[in-house]
Amino acid sequence: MATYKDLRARTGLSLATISKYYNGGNVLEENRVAIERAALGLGYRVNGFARSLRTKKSRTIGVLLPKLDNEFHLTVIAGAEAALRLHGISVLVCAGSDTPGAAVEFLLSKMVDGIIAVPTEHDRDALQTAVSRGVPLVLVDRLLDGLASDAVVLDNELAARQAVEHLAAAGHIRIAALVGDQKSWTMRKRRSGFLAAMSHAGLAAHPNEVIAGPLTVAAGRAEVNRLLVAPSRPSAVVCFNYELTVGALIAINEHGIAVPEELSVVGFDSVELAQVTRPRLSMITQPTAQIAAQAAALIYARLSVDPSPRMHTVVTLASEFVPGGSVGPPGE
Amino acid sequence: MATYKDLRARTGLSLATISKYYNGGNVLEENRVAIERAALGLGYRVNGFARSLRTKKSRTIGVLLPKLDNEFHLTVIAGAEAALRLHGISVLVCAGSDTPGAAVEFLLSKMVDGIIAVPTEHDRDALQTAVSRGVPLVLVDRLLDGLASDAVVLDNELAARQAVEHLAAAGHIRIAALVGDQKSWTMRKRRSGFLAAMSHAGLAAHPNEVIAGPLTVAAGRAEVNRLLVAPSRPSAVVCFNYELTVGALIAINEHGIAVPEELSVVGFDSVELAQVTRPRLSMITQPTAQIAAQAAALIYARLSVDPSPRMHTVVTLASEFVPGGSVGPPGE
DNA sequence: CCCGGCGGGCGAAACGATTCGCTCTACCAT
DNA sequence: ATGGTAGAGCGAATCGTTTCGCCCGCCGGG
Repeated sequence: MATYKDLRARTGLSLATISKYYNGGNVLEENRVAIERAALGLGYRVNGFARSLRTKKSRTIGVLLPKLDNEFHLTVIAGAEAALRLHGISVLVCAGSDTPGAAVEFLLSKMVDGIIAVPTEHDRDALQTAVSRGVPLVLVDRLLDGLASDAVVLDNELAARQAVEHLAAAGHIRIAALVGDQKSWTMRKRRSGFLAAMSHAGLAAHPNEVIAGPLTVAAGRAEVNRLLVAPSRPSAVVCFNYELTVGALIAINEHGIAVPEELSVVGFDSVELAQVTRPRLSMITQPTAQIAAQAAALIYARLSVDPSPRMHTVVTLASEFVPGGSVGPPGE
Repeated sequence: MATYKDLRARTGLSLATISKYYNGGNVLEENRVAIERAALGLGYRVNGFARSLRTKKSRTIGVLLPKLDNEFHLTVIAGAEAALRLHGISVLVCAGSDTPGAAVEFLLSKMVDGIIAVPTEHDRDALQTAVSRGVPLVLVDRLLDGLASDAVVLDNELAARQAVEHLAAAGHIRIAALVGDQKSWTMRKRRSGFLAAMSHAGLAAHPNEVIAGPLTVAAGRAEVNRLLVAPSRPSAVVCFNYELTVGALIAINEHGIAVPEELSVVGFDSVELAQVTRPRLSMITQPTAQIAAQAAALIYARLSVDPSPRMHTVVTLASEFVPGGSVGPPGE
């Protein structure tokens, strides 16, 4: 594999000049073409290791995700990768693992220049130390208590409001909600947003129809199950997370409940599902591509400038309500 | 950040010895603990750049995907990442781009030690040159004509047979198939597998009900649309790809066709969808986790041993047919 | 008692880029 | 003419490991 020395042999230039060329410095036109021709002839490519060794920059950012089984997270990778590749920056993917902090450690050991994370509680300490080491960090989807950082999140209150208002407009009075794991910042926001929207709409939220629980398909299914077998049931349900939505749909199918005649349903993040359910699912969606792009932009900004910022930017993006056929007037 | 020199200062050992320690060489017990204590005290971590510069190995493999919007591909990343991380190898993700070869070039410029790829035609030449440069390559999901390489693929003929046999057993005679893009090795296999299975079952495949086309939701929808408006229609349809399956379901929903009474449906790769459609979708699934693990194992083997193999291993994994409620006896 | 061999350790030379001072030229303004 | 300056190029040191060749001391066998 060719090196600067080979280029020097072909061009008669010094290493310093060649380096300058490869780093956007000013070089005589004449020399530029000489270098370019030599490089082409030799099939030369700069050696990232040597460069990184010297500059202490890897031009790589790590993306940390809790699990790799989630369309939303997928889109974050995709968007970030695309945006950063334009700057010649690559993306190291790491899915959270068993041992807390291991994933972050792994990324750091690979010398990533920054981290984009959809964090879990497990990662808090490791991320904290990363930040204190001066590694730029951008949180996505959720904030972590006690961890100051740049972030890009959904306007979860807005999301809740959109769902409630849509249902209220259709005449629903008694609206249930699957609000998931209340240890999660995001789910807390959605829950409080839901409650706020309800009272703002002049509706009462039945405490035991605002159901917290794990963010799993099984939990969503069980919870909706419980709603459906109760002697009296709500006329609508909002599922505040993808897994919960899937679980809810399964339970509804199992009970043979007619949507929206017997029960109106609003889902979350279910772009793909929405189109194949009959009727189409009304849902709240996140601008995933935008989120990823923003995250990439934020981290890129941190990379190029102000290394140890005293101010953090939290970008809040609006959710969008996509009406389908799963919301109708309340039954009977 | 600490270096060997700092360790040397604390332990009185030479750089060579310390290096030996970090590379699994034999070191006196006494010195071992000395190094470990020093490293702990300094928060030392070996510098991957320096190491890679010297050894010309990055301990990173690139995963190349056509697009990052596909659950199957996602699982490949996930599985490969998990398997390789156990060996301290990381995964660089790259989604194919506009300009052919750019993605591969990008990975090579990052000095990946090997590539796992779900290749497209666009990548053929670039992958070819990568291989000839001695970069280990494992193809996933599909082979590329004229590119000898290790690979792990689905037994597509089996997949087709499973679908046909299931439908034939339910009494279907006239079975349509969406076989997608026939430029793709995989889709060709599925098509020929379908035709073979049909004739083996003693059934005739209507040429214009074995429909090739782009692998998109829109195409699937349009094709099924066409089937449904025809004066006489098949009693069952097999969709040989995820997007086609989604498209088909949409078209079926739009026409208000009853499944399976009016039309039996077999999907592909639709684990998630299968559970929320009513009735549940019968489908063919790939052992995605296994595929990824096998790919990781293959590439790891190439990494550690025989650098320029004269033999290629193609691992073929069995598909699984998951019955749902979308297949019933043929209507009327 | 001596010799061969081996486990451990050491010094120094790579690996391939970047970067810090300098030097040299050419050109403009005074 | 002359000093000043900006543009371009150069040499050499440096980043943090690995690795090659060599040395030392110890042990057991002849």
